[in-house]
Amino acid sequence: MGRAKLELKRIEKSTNRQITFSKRKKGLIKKAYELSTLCDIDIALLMFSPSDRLCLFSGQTRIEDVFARYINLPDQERENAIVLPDQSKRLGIQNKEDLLRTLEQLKTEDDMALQINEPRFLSIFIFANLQELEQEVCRLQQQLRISEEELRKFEPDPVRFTSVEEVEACETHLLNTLTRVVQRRKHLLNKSCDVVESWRPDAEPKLAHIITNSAHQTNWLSYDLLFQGSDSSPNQHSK
Amino acid sequence: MGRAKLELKRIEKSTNRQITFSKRKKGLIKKAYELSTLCDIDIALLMFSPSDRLCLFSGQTRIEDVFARYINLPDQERENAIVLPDQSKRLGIQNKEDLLRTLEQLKTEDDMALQINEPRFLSIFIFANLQELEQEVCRLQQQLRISEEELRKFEPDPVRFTSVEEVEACETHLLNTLTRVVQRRKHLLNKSCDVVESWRPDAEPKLAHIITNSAHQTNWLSYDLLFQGSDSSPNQHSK
DNA sequence: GACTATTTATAAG
DNA sequence: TTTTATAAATAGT
Repeated sequence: MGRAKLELKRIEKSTNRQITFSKRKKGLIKKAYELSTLCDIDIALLMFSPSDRLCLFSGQTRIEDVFARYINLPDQERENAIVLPDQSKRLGIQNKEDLLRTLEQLKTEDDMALQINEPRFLSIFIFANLQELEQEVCRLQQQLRISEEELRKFEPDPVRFTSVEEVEACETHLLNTLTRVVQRRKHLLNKSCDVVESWRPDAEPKLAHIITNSAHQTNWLSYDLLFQGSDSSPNQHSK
Repeated sequence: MGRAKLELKRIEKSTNRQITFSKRKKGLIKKAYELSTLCDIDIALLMFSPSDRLCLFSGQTRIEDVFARYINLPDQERENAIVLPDQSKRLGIQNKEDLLRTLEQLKTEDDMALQINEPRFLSIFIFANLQELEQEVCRLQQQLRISEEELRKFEPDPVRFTSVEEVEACETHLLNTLTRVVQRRKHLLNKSCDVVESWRPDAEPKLAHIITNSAHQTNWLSYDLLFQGSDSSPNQHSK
């Protein structure tokens, strides 16, 4: 319509293109509105202006809900619905399996930001993976909570203890663990003596040194006292 | 256009509605195609027929890619773009915060399958949250790794130690921690004696009992030896 | 689907 | 922006 019939190709003059966009956009939205009203249907219209401004229209149903309706359709229906003056341009991802493969591919790529702007990254795929991710987050949170609680039993910030009971529980826990570890040590030393002379002679003095330093700082716990009664005396291994 | 001007409201006769839809759909897609060609823009048009059949149109850019472009826009731009002949009908979710609230709501609902078909469950929300979720998973995994490594220093499966060095490192760690904890204990006991007689007299025997049991089992570590040199002897508090 | 009177959209000024 | 000649869409048949 108009004084002249214009050719169906890109308008090269930027100003004219902008003007035509404004006029036709208005017309298109009006038509979309009329169609949605007259026929009582869901419709979503989404465009980017020549200056990349987003323009949206939807009727009675919110645009996101129209998208959701689209996304929840079986793959086959989505594929069948494609209406194109230019069908040849449509290639690539057509179903969920493809999308999941694409995800795996994307996962190995470096820049997450790039993926977001990557056209292969489709909303349908995102949907399929959201639940999994949410569950993973819950699972990890739970595990972390347990782990940190366990850790608190061992290495609490000592200043945070406010009752003697707490300190005592912690001491008990530490002593029990130490017991097990020292037993294991004895076991290992016995074994290494029995089987082959494979243990390293500098290991023992190193530990002695560390613990002596520690005892020096605290002035109440000594290496010798702690290890008294051990049937594999450290001294028998010293250089 | 046409012989008569028709009223802008739902066409009640189902047949007429269907016919009008077919005609106007064709016109709308033609207009959308012309606009996308003349102005060289991205456009996506999505409708459901009165019989709920999906009809799509997109120009040079695939419809999913147009959606992706939409989804990746900042919230504000999406909000600004809303064009409506009927603004009053648009209520509810307008931004990410609303979407997150909606998620929380959905989370508490029973059937996850229902959510999938729930129109409120929007693709836009899903997309906005995917990145956050992925990052959260990474963060949690990292934290869990650290936490478990830390825990291993305290509560090792003693059988898994295969070298004396490992056992010694663990012993050192445990002793250092024990030192700090016992110091804290001393500090607490001193304080409670100085300020007010607020500490509970049964705390000490309880610990003694536990550790005695522990010592009995292991037969090499005794409570008294460990605490020799402490300036607040446990005995001064026993019942 | 095709026809056509009429309304509507819009290109150019 | 508004106008207007003309092209295009479409309601009823």
